[in-house]
Amino acid sequence: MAASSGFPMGNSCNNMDFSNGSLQGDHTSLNGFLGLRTEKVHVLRDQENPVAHHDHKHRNSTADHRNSTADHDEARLLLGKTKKGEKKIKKPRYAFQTRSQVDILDDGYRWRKYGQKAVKNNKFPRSYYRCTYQGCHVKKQVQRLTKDEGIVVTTYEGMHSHPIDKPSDNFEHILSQMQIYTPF
DNA sequence: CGATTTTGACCTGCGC
DNA sequence: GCGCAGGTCAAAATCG
Repeated sequence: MAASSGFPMGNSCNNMDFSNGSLQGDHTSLNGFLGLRTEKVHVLRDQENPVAHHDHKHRNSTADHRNSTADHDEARLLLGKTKKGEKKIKKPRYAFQTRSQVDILDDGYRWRKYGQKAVKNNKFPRSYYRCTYQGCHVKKQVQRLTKDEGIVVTTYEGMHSHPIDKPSDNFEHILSQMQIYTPF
C-alpha cells in the first residue's frame, strides 16, 4: 500500500546527542507539514562492532528453490555456512523513535522493502527495508508501537557511504550529521 | 517494462 | 531437541 510515497517531508529531529545523553527539546523549529512532527527522538545505540559483515547466505538461486525434497540439504549447506573461527558479529543499530502519522519517514534514500513480519507484542507489523544503492547494504526496519500508534520506531542498521538520492529536503542535513556523529 | 511491494516459505538464534 | 520469534528470500503481483 505505502500510503506515504512522496509526501512533502518536513521533519525536524530536534536534537540528537548521543554523547551526553541529555536529550531535551520540545521546541520544534521547522515543522509544519501534514501535522507531521517529531516530538521526541530517542536515539539508542546498540552494541557496536565495526566489522564489515561478510557476505552471508546465498540461497540456492540457480535452478531449484525449495520445491524438491532433496535440495534442502545443499540449501542448508549454502546457507548456514560460516567460516570457522567466527566471533559474534553484532552490527550497530540506531533506533529512532519519532512521532509521525506515516510509517515511512522519507530520509532521502531509496529503500526497497524486502519483508514484513508481525511482532509478538505489537499488533502492527514490522517492515524491513534495504537501501537500493549499488553497493550499499544499509538496512532499516520500521515498527509502530501498539501503545502509542503515533510513535514510529525506525531502526537503521549500517551506514550509507553515498550521496543522498533525493535532494530538496532539510532532512538530508540531519542525515549527514548522523554520519558524522556515528563513529563507524 | 523496470522497479518495487506483497506475501508465504524458509532459516537461525534463543529459551525452555 | 523442539518450538517460538525474529529476520530474509524470492516468485508473483502491482505500480509508475
